[in-house]
Amino acid sequence: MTTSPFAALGLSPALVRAAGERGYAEPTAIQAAAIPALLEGRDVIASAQTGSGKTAAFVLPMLQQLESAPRGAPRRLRALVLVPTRELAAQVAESIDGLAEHIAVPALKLACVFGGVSINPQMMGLRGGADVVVATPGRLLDLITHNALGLAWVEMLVLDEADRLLDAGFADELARIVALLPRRRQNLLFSATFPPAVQALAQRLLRDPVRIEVASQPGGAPASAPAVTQHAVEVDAARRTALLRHLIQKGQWTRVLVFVATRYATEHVADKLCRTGLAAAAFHGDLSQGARTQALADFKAGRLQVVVATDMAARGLHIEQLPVVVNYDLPRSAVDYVHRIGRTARAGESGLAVSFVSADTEAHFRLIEKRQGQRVERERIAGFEPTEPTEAAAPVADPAGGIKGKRKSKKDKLRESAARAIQQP
DNA sequence: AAAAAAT
Repeated sequence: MTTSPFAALGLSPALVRAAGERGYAEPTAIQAAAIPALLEGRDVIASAQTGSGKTAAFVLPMLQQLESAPRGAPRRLRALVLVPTRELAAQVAESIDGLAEHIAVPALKLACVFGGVSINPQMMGLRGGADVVVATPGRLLDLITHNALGLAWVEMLVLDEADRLLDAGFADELARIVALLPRRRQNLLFSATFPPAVQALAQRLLRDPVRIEVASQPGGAPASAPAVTQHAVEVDAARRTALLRHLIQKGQWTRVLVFVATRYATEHVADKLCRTGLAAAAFHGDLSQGARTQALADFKAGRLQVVVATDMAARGLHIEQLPVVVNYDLPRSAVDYVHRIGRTARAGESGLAVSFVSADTEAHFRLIEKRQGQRVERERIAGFEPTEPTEAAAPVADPAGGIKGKRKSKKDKLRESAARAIQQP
């Protein structure tokens, strides 16, 4: 009889069994690194590529900690998981539920709470306590105000998509929550990205943390084969919908997630696609929670072929068999880019990310490439060639013939930045 | 006109 590699990490039989039943044969790199440290009770700040199993990396040790409850102890909230979107809360809760299946603690109780739905059922659900709560920050505070739960017994705080939760939009709420937690606790910060500005903030939450970085090696090279194939297609902004329609048809994309910049644009683009006979829907934060849940369920079930979303869908969501992500509008930042394209190529699958680039967004895309430390070949699609010149088109027909390979010389970079400077008003 | 998150 061979020992399961999960057992070798120190996990209990109940958890090893649940992991096995969910098809986790080998721990991923992030799991192999994080699980032992977390079982030791250490604080952890961990970054690893999208789709590389971060959720299970914190859920498994968290459940093991909960499993160790003294017999007959009253039920108390011992683990708190915070996430930045409602859909992600539901998804993480589902994952915890699955992995907890064989835990002996009589009916380990899990509550998932988020806004946009009535608070009463959530308050009812919390009566008699819960061992784990997965929450979006606003509703959690609301429930605390209603005395539906308290944080005084929390042993473990998890920030999933930690860099997002630590940025300005959540700062107030997060500070209020942290103030209610016991000083002595274990802190777990997970994300695919930790921009330097956020690292400093994270430091204040952590105590002597173990830092785990699987996404890249010191040299900057990717630690694992990049599973997402990235493409950039040059197209006039006005022809993007027609091109998208064409690509969906030509590529026989059965399921495609399209990102745009605004809520309005999700409606507009989805509408246009619907009128050409595609099963498409908009997905953004201004929809009713019912419509949000429905759209995601329809997409997962194959009733929708295209979902046009804001960055609400950029982080964490796991959609099975999603072969393609399209950046119809480019993301604001390289961090957003990483999360968006990480909706495809998950759990060992491959995936395709297509970004539309036009004359006025070329410079911005180049910045994303630079921040990401990766170049993406520009392409054109027959019948959709741009009429307005893009800057990237220039090097191909460079009269000086100075550019041979993909890599740009220092001089070229300087010339580009000079060109950008000149264009500033 | 950036999105998200409490009501």
